[in-house]
Amino acid sequence: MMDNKRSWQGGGSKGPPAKRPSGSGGMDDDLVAQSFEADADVADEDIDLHIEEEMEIDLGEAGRNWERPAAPAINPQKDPLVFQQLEVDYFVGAPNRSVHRTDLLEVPIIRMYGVTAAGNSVCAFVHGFEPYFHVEAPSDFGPDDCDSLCDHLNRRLKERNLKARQSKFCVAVVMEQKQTIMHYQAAKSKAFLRIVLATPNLVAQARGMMETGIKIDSLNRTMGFVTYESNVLFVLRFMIDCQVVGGNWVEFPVNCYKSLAPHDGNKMTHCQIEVHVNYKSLISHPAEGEWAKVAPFRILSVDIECAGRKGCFPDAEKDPVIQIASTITNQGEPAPVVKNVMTLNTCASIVGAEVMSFQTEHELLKRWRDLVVETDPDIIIGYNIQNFDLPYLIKRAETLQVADFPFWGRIKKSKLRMRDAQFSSKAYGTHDYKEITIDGRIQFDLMVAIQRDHKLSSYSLNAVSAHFLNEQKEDVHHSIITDLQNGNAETRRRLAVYCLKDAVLPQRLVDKLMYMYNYLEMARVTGVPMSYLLTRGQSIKVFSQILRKAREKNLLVPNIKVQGGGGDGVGYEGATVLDAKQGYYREPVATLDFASLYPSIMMAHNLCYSTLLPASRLREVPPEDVLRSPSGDTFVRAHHAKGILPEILEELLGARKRAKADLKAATDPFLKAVLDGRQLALKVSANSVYGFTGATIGKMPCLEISSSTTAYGREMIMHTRELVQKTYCRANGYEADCEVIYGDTDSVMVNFKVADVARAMELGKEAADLVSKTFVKPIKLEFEKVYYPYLLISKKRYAGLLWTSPEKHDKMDTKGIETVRRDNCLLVKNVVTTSLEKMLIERDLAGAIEFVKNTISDLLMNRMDLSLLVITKGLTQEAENYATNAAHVELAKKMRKRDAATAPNVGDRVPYVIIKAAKGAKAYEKAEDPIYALEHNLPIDCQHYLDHHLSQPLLRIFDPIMKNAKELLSGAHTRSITVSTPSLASGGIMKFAKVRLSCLGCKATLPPGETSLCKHCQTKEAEIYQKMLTNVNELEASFSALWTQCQRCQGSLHLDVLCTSRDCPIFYRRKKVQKDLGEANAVIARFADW
DNA sequence: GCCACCTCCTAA
DNA sequence: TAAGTTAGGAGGTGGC
Ligand SMILES: Nc1ccn([C@H]2C[C@H](O)[C@@H](COP(=O)(O)OP(=O)(O)OP(=O)(O)O)O2)c(=O)n1
Repeated sequence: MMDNKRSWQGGGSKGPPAKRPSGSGGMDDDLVAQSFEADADVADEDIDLHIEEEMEIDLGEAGRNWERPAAPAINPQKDPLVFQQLEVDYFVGAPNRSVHRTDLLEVPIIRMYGVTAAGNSVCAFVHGFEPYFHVEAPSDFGPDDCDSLCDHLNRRLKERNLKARQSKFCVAVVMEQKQTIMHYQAAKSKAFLRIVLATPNLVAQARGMMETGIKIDSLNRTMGFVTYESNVLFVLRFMIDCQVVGGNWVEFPVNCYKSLAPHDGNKMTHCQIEVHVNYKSLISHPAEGEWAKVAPFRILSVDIECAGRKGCFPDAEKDPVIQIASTITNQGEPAPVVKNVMTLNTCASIVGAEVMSFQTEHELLKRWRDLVVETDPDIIIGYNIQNFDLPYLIKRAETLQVADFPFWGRIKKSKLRMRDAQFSSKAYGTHDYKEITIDGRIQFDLMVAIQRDHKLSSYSLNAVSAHFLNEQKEDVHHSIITDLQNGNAETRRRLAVYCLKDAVLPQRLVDKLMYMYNYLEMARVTGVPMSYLLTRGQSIKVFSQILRKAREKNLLVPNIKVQGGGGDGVGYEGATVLDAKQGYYREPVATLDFASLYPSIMMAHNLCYSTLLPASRLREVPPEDVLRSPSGDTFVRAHHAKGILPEILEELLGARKRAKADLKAATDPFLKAVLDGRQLALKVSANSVYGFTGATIGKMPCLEISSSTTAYGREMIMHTRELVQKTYCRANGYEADCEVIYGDTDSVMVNFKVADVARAMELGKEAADLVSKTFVKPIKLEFEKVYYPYLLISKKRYAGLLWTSPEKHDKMDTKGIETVRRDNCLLVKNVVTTSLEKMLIERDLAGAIEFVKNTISDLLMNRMDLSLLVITKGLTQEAENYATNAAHVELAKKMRKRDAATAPNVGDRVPYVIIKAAKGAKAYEKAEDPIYALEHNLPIDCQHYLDHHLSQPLLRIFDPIMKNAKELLSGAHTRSITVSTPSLASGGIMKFAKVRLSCLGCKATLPPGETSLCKHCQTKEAEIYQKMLTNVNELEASFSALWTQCQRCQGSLHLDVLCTSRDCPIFYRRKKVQKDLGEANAVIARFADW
């Protein structure tokens, strides 16, 4: 290893002062106090980093500060062990008989990984917890029959597991008094059998036997059973039974656990503290009060660079990994404690970072493995690490046969495991991913988190950083990376700076978006481990809560089969959307909205699995204790038996209420957005409780609950409309007969026909209270806001100025229209936004019309940036599986033929532009990759953009406001299709010079021999030449300005710009100007020839 | 040119 | 338990 000498001076000249966005005030300090500027030439780093450097040099040893704070000696006889657990797994092994008495040869052993308040890592081996499930006991089943069933199961299981080294498979069958969660049950409890197995894998086997039918010898008959909770993952089972929720604090009391000394040869993990404990000794602290705190866990952020062969995207079987950047940050601290980059081949030093250089990838990989083990992170973050960085490292090490590389989990000698997986859900879409197991360390891929939490049209790190951090990051094309690697220590240093930046950015996103805090809260509220929140869907969260609540109430959750034979059977009716009285409303329109409608319906009417009363059993309950929902299903009322779904909802809405309170207290706009995201996530979790009951391909569908919920909702919106319209009318002394002009699911838009906002608010509040009184608690109709003016286009599409106070409007709010959609191009988005702003805010219709006409003219004259014309659409399934031809799909297939490694995959968004093609060509034949179109000078089909993307949206917003909106699209501005000259664009510079020689002054075709001006224009030669020169000068100036802007972005003013970001408008503009400049220079050259 | 159907994305 | 729900507008394709 060649450890670099560190130098104080940076790599070169000093760049411009780092540009930070202004305006967010103290926000940055609070949330992103750490702010490493990975600008190549920023030499004025924080002073403490210099000191750190100095100390390192004194010691001459990198990696010196990698370790966690030293762990105190653990004395189980004197001290309890308290830590925040973050991850739980289990393995099957020989029992530890000092904490678990058993005759079994192999048992499951739970491992809880976590961090103490002092920041020491812990792995606790929790022993003695046994897998089990239940079945209902037959009525004539007695305690004596338990052994008989147990023996029978044991024999059957033994036959199926002949190779297993095990003394007993079914450990016990125990009679217990429990009740099912399904349907209202008058009896408090009845007999169930708990079937306890030796290991978790036997649960599914035994379940199968019980379901398909098993002979109960002592009763002398064969019976099939419905099983209960036989489908609960072992880890979740353990957490539920021990009341451990994701990320909470646990405690092992004095004398209840055994500790291994740090250097004990029997230690099985790399954690600082390793203990063994019986699960019965575990104390779990609910995450409230002092236990709401967060331990200083360690976060490793990682990014790698690879050198692809010429023109190819890197392939781990062929191309080397050349750099790995890592930062280590302790949660709660403002700056990383380690910033390290490991490079293949030499690399000049970087101020504020450790640089380690290696001669071989082999050494590089192994040293990085050591870094992980030595820094011992609890959480590994990065951008797209799950699909790129981590798999690449693992595959690369395999290719190079670095056999001891894949061992950076916390369990010694335990190899990383990786397999292909797919996640598919309607809300989150379908994604392929690599499931990687790194024992004891959570992976938190920021890309996955941001894709789930934010709807963006591009999820490149570049686009995401720009969006959330107000900071561009260059997109260095993979071929350039190879060039930099093949240069010298300085070019590799430049690469290392990018690499470091890509490791720093995810950490900054985590900080700024408060990901650790928000995800911990979600894990604690829903009870699942934090890692589930990114790898699993909503179902597991709801299921976890149901299981917990059920356990509290001694209820069991049945494992029911998919009903309706295949799943895609009949659905159920959802919400009512009131017909939209479309138009442009020049008076205030009040919006009334039920708070958390479906959850509140379920709470108010006690809708639950455990309160559902089948029609056949109606007479078991006094009629006054039964409620019939509008869909005809019956439920017992709360005073008779309280359901558990309502209780779960109470907790979720409680958490949401707290989040909303925080939101209300916040002033910083960015912080507000983050807190809004937090309360939104909790709202979706609450709504998913309803969704869970309606998920026919799911764990526990119960359409009686979901369809009752929507049926109540439908009744409520109709009732609300009636009551409001009946009350607020002239006949009752109000100014006018009000009108509900629209409403969707839980809202009504009321036109009170009053002139001022304040009066509309007054009436809105009054109406909301009036309506609320007619409903059962906690159902509440709220006055939310006023729209004034209000443009109602159709169902689910409207725009308006939003007022929450009568003094001034808050903002323009648009729903469903192009401004908030990701499947149209920026041009349309911008034109529609600006037009609406002019119409609604400035009330300047003429200005809006003028603007639209100019835009259309610009479009047709080919004056649009390509970046404005890029459309993106998601690839929602495998490209082959589409039934029809679609532009983005065909392009994805085409791109895969060009270069499979960089082509879009399922779940990705595909950006494309529409290019000119033969008349009558289908849109899917005209779609092209924007970068490809740019590089090959393919002409844009401007007319197509006007006809298919711009005109309809514009007509829709202008039609209600003006007469003859169609004329917008047919004026003189639409005839200026002059200079667009696709032949020029498609031919490129060379063709221009050769083929189409026309007079540079008047465009007349030149006679052979002439190269620049026709006879007539030659008289004005000087003037024309001057014009050409001016043109060139202007282009040069704008090119230079754009270039500088890109240099700023990449953080150095003296280096070449390497960025080719598909997401950056500056990039497209720079390319366009570059092309124009080339053409203009070619023109000048013709003068020279002449 | 009409229309059924697929696809995407959004509102709730 | 692998996977929250339905309603609805709009564009495009392809059969007729
Ligand atoms: N992701 C969503 C959003 C909404 N809904 C259903 C359930 C909601 O109760 C109802 C109304 O949706 P809103 O968006 O108005 O949200 P809420 O009424 O739940 O919350 P808020 O208090 O913000 O109005 O639509 C849903 O099932 N899933």
